[in-house]
Amino acid sequence: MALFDLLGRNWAMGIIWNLNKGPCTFRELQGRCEGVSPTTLNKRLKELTQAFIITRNLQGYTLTPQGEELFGLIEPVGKWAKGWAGNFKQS
Amino acid sequence: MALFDLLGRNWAMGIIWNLNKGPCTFRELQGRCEGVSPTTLNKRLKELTQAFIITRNLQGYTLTPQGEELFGLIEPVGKWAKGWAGNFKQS
DNA sequence: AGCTTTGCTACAATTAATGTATCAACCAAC
DNA sequence: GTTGGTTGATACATTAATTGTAGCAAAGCT
Repeated sequence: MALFDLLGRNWAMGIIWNLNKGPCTFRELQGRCEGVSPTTLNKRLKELTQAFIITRNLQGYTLTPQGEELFGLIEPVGKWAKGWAGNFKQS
Repeated sequence: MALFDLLGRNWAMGIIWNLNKGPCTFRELQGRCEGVSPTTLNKRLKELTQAFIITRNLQGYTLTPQGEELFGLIEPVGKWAKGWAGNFKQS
């Protein structure tokens, strides 16, 4: 349930989602997550780093092996969301 | 990405998780999600209902077929979290 | 009528997120 | 060595979300 708390914070999943496209710098990540404020981004990055889901190396921020595992689980949710978004608009 | 926004709200995934154990009433759901305030619970329930993920019938709140699909995707994340929680404590 | 349970709302207080501006460190070019 | 650019990050005030306590109206039972 602690994971749901961590992921259930603004932008947490968006960051994981965008980081899987490849390692990138703080500012590039800011660009990928359109609309995130540096304050929040920095907070999320610290939290996710402490949780061993992301890490930082010469190429910038990147997913740890654990983070990639987690992405593998989140990915289907993202795919399912596309079909769901269609139904949602019909309301 | 809209789904990540919806699920990325406090307690959204916890509600889905707990509702899968079976339909239940508002107050029972409040008990299952230990620590949620009625204000937030009600807001999440409205949001998730509008998103056709949960619904309400004679037995109380319950997952729609779509909600059950979604739970099927979230479930592995919850299972993975158990192993992850172990690593996390070693820090 | 009295009592309980249910779903839900009011309200004030706390906490989190946003947006803009900016900082210090680094690195290259000149 | 100093100008300029980029980077990761922080300060600060404003706005939005969450919490916690209390309580309401409706329904059902006795």
